Amino acid sequence: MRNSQATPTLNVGERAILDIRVNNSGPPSDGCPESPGTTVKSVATSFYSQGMLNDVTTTPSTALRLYDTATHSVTPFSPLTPGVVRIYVCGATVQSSPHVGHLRAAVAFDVIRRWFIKLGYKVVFVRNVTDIDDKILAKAKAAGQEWWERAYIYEREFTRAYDLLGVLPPTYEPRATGHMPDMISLVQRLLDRGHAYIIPNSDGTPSGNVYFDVPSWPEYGELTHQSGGAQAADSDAAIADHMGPSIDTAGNDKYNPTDAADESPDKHDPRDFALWKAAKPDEPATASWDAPFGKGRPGWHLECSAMSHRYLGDDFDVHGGGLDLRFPHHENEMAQSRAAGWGFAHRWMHSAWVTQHGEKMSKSLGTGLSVDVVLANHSAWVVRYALAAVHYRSMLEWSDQTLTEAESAHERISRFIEAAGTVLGSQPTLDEVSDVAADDLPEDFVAAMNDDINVSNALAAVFSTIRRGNTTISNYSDGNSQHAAADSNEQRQTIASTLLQVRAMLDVMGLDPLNPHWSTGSSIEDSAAEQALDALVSSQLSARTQARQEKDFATADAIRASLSAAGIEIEDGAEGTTWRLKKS
RNA sequence: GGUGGGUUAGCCAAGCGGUUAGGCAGCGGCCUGCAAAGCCGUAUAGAUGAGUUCGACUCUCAUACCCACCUCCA
Repeated sequence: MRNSQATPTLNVGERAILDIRVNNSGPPSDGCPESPGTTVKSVATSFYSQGMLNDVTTTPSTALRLYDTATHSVTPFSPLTPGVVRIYVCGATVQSSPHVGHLRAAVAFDVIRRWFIKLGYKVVFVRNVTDIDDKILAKAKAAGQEWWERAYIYEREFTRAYDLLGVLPPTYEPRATGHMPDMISLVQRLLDRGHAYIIPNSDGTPSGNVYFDVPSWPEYGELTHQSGGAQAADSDAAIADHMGPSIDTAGNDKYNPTDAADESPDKHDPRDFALWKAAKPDEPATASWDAPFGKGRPGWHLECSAMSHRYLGDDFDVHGGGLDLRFPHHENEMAQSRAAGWGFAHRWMHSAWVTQHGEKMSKSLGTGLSVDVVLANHSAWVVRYALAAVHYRSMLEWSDQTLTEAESAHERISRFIEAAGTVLGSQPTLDEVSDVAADDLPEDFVAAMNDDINVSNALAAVFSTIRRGNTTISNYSDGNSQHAAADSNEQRQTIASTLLQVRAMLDVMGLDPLNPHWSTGSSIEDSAAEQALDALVSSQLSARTQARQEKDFATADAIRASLSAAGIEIEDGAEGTTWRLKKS
């Protein structure tokens, strides 16, 4: 597909793969793409809407406040353009399979994005794919692959993993290789402005190596306040020891190439970093692009500056990524974008690690932590819960217990939702769930989310609401026949609004258990099997009910035991006996 | 060496200068024929040492330990 210059317009939530390996030419688009059409949702007048939406005079008690890495403080958020939030999040370098840590970052920013949406913002969410870099080239070469072949393989793995975990597709998902003209023009712009320099060949022609001139940009360091460069660190062996071994030199992931361009003695200042790297004889010719300053390929930091500018403009609201990207990646991005004359990101948000035994996962990365292995043993919902339940700036310790607790949470949450649905005879529709406004959610929940996305407190609000809901259900069931109809209706209404709130809160975290996303794709065969099983179990249960009525508990218990042995557990409730497959 | 983060009960994990976080596990109770689920109750928590204060887990200072970034990293 030959991609034109036109910026595609898509609704938030739709996926735009900017499939462009060809050079697309033309000036960067300015500003934000056209506003998506408002989806007209059916005006719900069901049961679930009554009483919930009747107007609430209370205004949100606190406005959204978010942490900013640059200022180390939580500050009130206000978008540059009213009603719109523009976010750029650094995506994966598609050089190998995703692991749990990658998913954590994706889920963290997905929850943040969903909260913006719930607050009524239109969100333009850009997450790039870095599909050309030193490691991709080196690993592809070692594996006998074309570099783009490798990039596509792993890009698809990442996409699949994101999808499985219910991470909303980005509004735009640009690939680095599709934006060479933007990158080249950015380098040129920096050269023109005196913030970059070209290393010449001995004959005076441009070599293709272009560096950012850090001393020309006095604000350098404003994000992380670090002053050292690669050379500074290298000069002190004790520091290297202190830093410990890199995963790439210790594990099987042994390709950690150092590009000569990064350590070039030609650099004017050790802090200077490559904007453009000259083509090398040992790299594929396909991995370089013509440029006025010499054939080559972009430096890593340059890519994000160019892509964020194309889709989000000179200024945008939030730049996100993993904590490890703060330095040098984000510091350098910020320096070059601002030196180019752009306002760039007005807020920086970074998600913390997944750890094992207290240490950053990548160091101890083993097969057990690959996404495939984790998902083979746990449902996607459970994995997402485990990743989403901890504040995005806190380290998340990944262990069997983490998953076990997530399983328990699933039980508790889904039991309530099922029970409420059973009492009421129906569930809210997905539209009814997503239509619940932030103002109609429990205040505790709203306050927690507004407090820099405090998911721990938000979940506390969810569980408290569930507890109240369970109490109401149990009162309703107990008193079903004795209460006045009006009383009973009021209880049903309470249960309905509680159910709707619980599902809406969970939906903000991407964890509504009834979202069809989580259904395990039941085939016709499956549902036939389900019906057959239900018929068999039901006949057993009616025999047992009969026995219980006759006080023949021995028989009743024997039936329960045999079902249990078959992996079916039963519960005697007010509404009768229900069954479910045991958790294995 | 530079920069930043952390240390909360058996475990995970929050807010808060004095009022129940929440979850998991445990214990007691209610309910149930018995279970299960649910509900109620239940924890001598706040790394250590000083200081500020009527009062500190929460503020200040110091100490110890842990982690991360400064090289590719979510």
